[in-house]
Parts: sequence; C-alpha cells; structure tokens
Amino acid sequence: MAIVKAAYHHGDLRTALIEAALEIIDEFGPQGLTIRKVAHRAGVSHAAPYRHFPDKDDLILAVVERGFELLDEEMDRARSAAGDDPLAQFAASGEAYLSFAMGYPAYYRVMFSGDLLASKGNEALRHTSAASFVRMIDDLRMAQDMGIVRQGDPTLQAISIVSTVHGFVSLANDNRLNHLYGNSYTPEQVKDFVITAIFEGLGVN
Amino acid sequence: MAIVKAAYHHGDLRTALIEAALEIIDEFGPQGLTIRKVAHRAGVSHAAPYRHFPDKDDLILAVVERGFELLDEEMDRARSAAGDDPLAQFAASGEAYLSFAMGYPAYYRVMFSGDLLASKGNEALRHTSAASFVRMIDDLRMAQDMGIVRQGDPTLQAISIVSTVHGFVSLANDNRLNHLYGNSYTPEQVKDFVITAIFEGLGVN
DNA sequence: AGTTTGAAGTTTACAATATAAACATCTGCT
DNA sequence: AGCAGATGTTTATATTGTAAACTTCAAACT
Repeated sequence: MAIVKAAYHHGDLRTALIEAALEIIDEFGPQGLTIRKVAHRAGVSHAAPYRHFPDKDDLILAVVERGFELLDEEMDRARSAAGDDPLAQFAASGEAYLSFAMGYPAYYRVMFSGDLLASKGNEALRHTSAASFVRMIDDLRMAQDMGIVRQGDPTLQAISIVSTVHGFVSLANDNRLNHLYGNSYTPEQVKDFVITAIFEGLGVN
Repeated sequence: MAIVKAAYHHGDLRTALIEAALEIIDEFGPQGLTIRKVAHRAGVSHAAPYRHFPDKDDLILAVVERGFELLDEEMDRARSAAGDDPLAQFAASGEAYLSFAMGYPAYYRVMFSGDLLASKGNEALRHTSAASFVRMIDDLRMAQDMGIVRQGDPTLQAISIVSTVHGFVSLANDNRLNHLYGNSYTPEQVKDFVITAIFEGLGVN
C-alpha cells in the first residue's frame, strides 16, 4: 500500500475507487465493472467518481496503471530474491509475471485488452507496460555479455519472449489451450514446456 | 457466401445481422457493437434480432464462429497454394493467419478476447478455434516424419508456436510493441524476426 | 380458393447504466 | 468567522439490452 495524502470527505476516494474496481473485476469479470457498483462499494453516490475521473475509461486506465505497478512490484521482488545471476533474475521475474497473469486472469485481461475502453484505446495504454520490459532487455543484455545467452539484439529477443508469454497466458486464461492437449499433460507440464522452449530459443542449455 | 434457405420477410436476416455486425466492429471497434446499430444497418427494428439470437452474447458468438470460418478459409487457401511440402504449407497458412489477424484487428480481438461476452464466456468459445490448430499439428507431425523439424510432441510445439503468434499479433495490434523498438526497426522487420525465431525453435535452418 | 398458424418483424415499455447539471457540504486559508 | 473551491449528492437524460403484446405474411391444410 502506498502512502497517500489524506483527502476531504472520504479519506482518499480516488484510491478507494481503484481498489474497489479491482475487487469487482476479480469478482464479476471485466464486464461487471460499472461506475455505480464501484461507487457503491466505496460507499459513495454513483456520481461521486466523476469528481476523480472524467469518465469510465479514465477510471479503467487508472486501474490498469495500478495493475502495472503491482506487476512491477511482484517482478522486482522476485528478481531481488533470485541472487546475482541475471539469467536467474530474468527467470524469476518471468515466473512472477506468469503467476500474476494466471492468478488474476480478469485483471490481467483488463490490463492488456483494450476491449473495455470505449473511447480512448491503445494510445492511452501504450506506455503503461514499458518498465518491466525494459528491465528484461537489460537482463538479456547482461546475460549476453556473460556469454550465457545467444548473441543478437536483446530488444528483439525480448519482444519474441514477451509475445510467447503473453500469448500463452492469454490463451490459457481463456481455456483455449486445454482442449488441444486433452489429458495427455497437466497445465503445469504445458507451461513448463513453453518456458523451456523460450530458454532453448535463447540458446541456454 | 454460403447458400442459405430463403426466409420469410427479410430474406436471411440472421446472416445479414452477422454481416452487419462484422462491418460495425470494423468501423467502430468491439465497443461500438450494439444490437440496435446492427438491426438498423440490416434495415429492421431494434427488436428483430431477438427472433434470431436469444441475446447479444449469442449474436457475438455467431460473429466469432463466422470469423473462424473465414480464418479457416483463408488458411486453407494459402495452404493449397503452397505446394506439397508440409513445412511450406505450414508457413503459408501461418502467414495467412498473421495477415488476417493484423488486417482485421478489431475482429480478431473479438474472436479471441472473451471481453465482449457478458454472461457466457470462455466455455462458449472453447471449441471454435480447434480446426486450424489441429491442421497445424498435422503439418508438424508430417514435417517431423520427413526429418525437417525437430522431434518432440507436435502438439506441444504447436501450442508454443500458437502462443507466440497470438501474443505477437495481440501486442502488435494494441501498439504495445512499437515503443519497445522505436525506430530501430520497421514493424515488418520485427515480425520477420519473430517468425524466424519460431522456425529456429523448430530446428529448421 | 379460403382459413389457419406459427415464424418473423414491429411497437411499446422498462430497467440499468453513463454522464451532465444543479445543488449541498466540508476543509483549509485568510 | 467567513470564503472559495474541492468533494459529494440529487435529479435528470440519453443509450442500450431485453421483455411483452401486437401485426403480418408465407405456407400447409382443408
């Protein structure tokens, strides 16, 4: 929880609204997110949110931004706990990413799918996901310098990896994969296979 | 266009509604899809669609189903035009997939993101995407038998590839990638890099 | 041919929601 | 103490999904 400046009536309604929105998304899915429900859960009238967000899209954007903060925190925590090896840090933060994405599927969807945004779309989201990715590129560059990862532009490598990971969790969260492998594997095994393929792609044995 | 049985008043309103929905999604994005707009474009009253679809979700599901039909057609066409080599067929149909996904971003999003569906979600969509994927697995198996693709369960290979491709087009369509590579590369170059990485992963040189 | 009937379409009505506008209240500054 | 502006509330409106009652017309049966 971040430290917030005390506010007038409610305390800090803006934060409370974002918090409430998170819960509602988790409970009812992205479609269940209504301004009125958010306001009610925060204990204010249905018009109160408009004092803090111009419209629903802006509330969602704040929620998304908060989501990337949380994701970044988790990835940083995992990285810190992983020791000095940049590849181990890379792996640990990647695992944190997967765990976040699959632990809060509805939230993850909101963060990445522009679907909920009516007016403002991609433009508004463009920047939010940069931080984690940039750090990953750094990891790769360092691992390359240490000779444990195949040479090549780490930015392109990172894009490829991010595509695989994002695609995998998106499809997995939507149950688009399980019918492909039936009962031959557990979801865990499939996940491990994909992760292994990523490391193979980097030339790590 | 499939042959359809003639209907009462309109001719074939069901198909016309799906067609109209496609256009609206393309013009206004997924959020712009309203029953009333669809009905108006098809030239009927706003309640007429309810004679053909129990609710909005079912209209969307029909649109999604139609989308996978179209996608399958394009992939089949590309595969047929690609000669006998299963790997070439695989590559051609993959290219068709990418071209579809990036040519109709809003439509692609509706097909894969459950976001638009309020009540019925993933369960309803689970089956729609099977056909193309199964054919891809066959391609891989044949290419393995011919010794041009690394051994291993082709289902798992396919899942990994599908994850990468789906993740890439999703991120690219949402402008989530371009700020990562700035002006160092063209989008085309990045796409080619990702495709190359996929083939490298299969052990194809 | 005339009648019936059910599918297809229309009109009307209603509830939920986003959002605007006018009004009320509280807090910090003077 | 009093003011001003930020924060909330109430009331109102337009959009939308959807239900219900009514209409119309093609086709089957007599």
